[in-house]
Amino acid sequence: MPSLTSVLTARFAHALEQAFGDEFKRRDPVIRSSQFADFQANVALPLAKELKSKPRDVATTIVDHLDLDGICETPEISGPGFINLTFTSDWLAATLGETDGTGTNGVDADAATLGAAGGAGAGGTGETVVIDYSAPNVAKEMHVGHLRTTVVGDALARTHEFIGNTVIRQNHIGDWGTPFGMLIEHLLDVGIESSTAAEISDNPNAFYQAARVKFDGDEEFATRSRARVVALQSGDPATLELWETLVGFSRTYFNRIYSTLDVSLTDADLAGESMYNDDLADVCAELEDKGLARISNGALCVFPEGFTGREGEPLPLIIRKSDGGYGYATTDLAAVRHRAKTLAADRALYVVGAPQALHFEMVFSIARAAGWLSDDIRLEHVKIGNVLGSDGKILRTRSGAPLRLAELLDEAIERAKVTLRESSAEFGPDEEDEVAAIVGIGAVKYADLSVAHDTSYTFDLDRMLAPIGNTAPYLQYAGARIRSILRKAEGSGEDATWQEAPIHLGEAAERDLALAILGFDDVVAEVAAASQPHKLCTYLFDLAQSFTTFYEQCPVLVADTPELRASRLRLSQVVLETLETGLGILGIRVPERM
RNA sequence: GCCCGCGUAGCUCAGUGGAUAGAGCGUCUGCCUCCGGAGCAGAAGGUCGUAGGUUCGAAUCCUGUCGCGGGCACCA
Repeated sequence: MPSLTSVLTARFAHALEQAFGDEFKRRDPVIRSSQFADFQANVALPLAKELKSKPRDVATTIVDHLDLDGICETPEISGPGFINLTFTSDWLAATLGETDGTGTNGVDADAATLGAAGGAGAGGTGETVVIDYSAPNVAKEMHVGHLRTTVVGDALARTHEFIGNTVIRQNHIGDWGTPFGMLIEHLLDVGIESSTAAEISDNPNAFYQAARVKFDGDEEFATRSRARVVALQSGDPATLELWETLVGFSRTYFNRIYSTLDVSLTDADLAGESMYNDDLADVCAELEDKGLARISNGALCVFPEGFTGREGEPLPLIIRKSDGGYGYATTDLAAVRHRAKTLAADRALYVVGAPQALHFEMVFSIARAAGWLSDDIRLEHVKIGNVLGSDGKILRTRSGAPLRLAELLDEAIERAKVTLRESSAEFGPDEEDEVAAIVGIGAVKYADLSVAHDTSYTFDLDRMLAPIGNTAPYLQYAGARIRSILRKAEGSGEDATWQEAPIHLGEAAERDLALAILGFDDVVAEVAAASQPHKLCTYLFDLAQSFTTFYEQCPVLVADTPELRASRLRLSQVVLETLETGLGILGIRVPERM
């Protein structure tokens, strides 16, 4: 289905060319949603100044050349020179009728597969998009910060796949560096086969803390640990094997969390810090050769232009420490080079916490100075804001410890189960657990996604799980209710040919609903362009509200005529598909009933 | 100290230089013999932190200022 604004933009391009000449063909017609019409075009106002003419005269000239026959009612010029555009109900109905005519997106289609089926229509740009997200640390617990980068990154990955881009997921896990000396030594101390070691794949915090305590308090242990880091980085086979064991435990842990979260990351997406170990010396050498790096206070540093520190002095990015070791800056430089050159990214998204903004600015700046980036590659730090507790501070447990993600997710599922008890739906034996997981996890993910990614937000399970308001359960409920209607339609024994029937948009609520549905492609394109999944959330919430209004005002199964019943059933079905596809892009499922 | 971000309804948050700044929650008022009331319709609630500037037009862009958060050399 065509996007509404692309239809209008094409017509305006033609009108602008006819009215003012070829150079105005590509002018943005500034089409915005309007409270006075379906859309308004604001292009006449900025154009008037340029043409030294009156805005309303410019608008009139544009309208005179605007051909919207069969698409819109006659455009109206109002205010200082706005062009108000209202689609004809017939065009909306016909356009909507084309969307599911092929029957490929059946009612029972799995939301996860709809992306591939619907992708072609959404105007993919054919780009290769590298997306760095999640990035938990080996032998450490994931926390709510990881939750948010994981959920937002996954939604962006699905969005780009949906519009036909090639997505390369990069899970930049923390699987290298100085902590691994103490972790490996602690692993040897407790025994590789011990239950303490196995606990890393379940609850890594205890293991990590124990190693930390020993490292801080036991000089002999600390010495062994430092030696172990050297052995690891020099590629000692026995040490590497121990390291592999540790990473393996954590991989099990990550995958269990990802599975619970219904996140699309797999082992194939792992691209941790260790992957760049062999590139670090080369990155340093290359930057030195290019005259970008120099020794300062014993460390090899790059001083990118335009960055200053506390006293106004040039700010370094340390790429080789004075002890000869490498930090994460060098790893990130190796990663950006890899993504630009080897992975041939057109666009690379770094879905990482907002506090790292300065770090990535410096890394990107150096990558550009080093000549690793083509002119048109886009590197973007998708800044993730902090998740706060009700006290306005970084979310922690009452005792001050970091919150265990696994426990948090379990609690969300448990509480979803409690609210489902009040549901009128009747579940099979295993179905209730399954639906509780879909609703509980969906609620947590939606809460992460529905606010702008770069602002911090307050974590509140009660609000996310509420069946009303801008929440996943509300949207899922709307979907489940449509499914219920369609099931009844299937089982009623009445004329089942409604799926082929034409759509009529007689009532205002029907027309509003149709317009809402057709706004989908514009929103998805916007989400991909600006990396803003929360706009899809807002859209889906509006869509669900439009549906409930329609449902309240327009009888579906008990409509006055068979034609009306068929039309409204189709409308409902398209809403369900749109809801499912949209939530699917966000990584959220719609249960059969709830 | 310097740099970055944020201050929008009681609360949580949207808002692409465009018309009368929106939504949800909460509060209040209506609506169940009716396809799933986990719903719908409506009301009240705002000097968009503050003072200037830019222009036909500013919550949005610029400058100052106040408040909050974050960052600023060998952790990631």
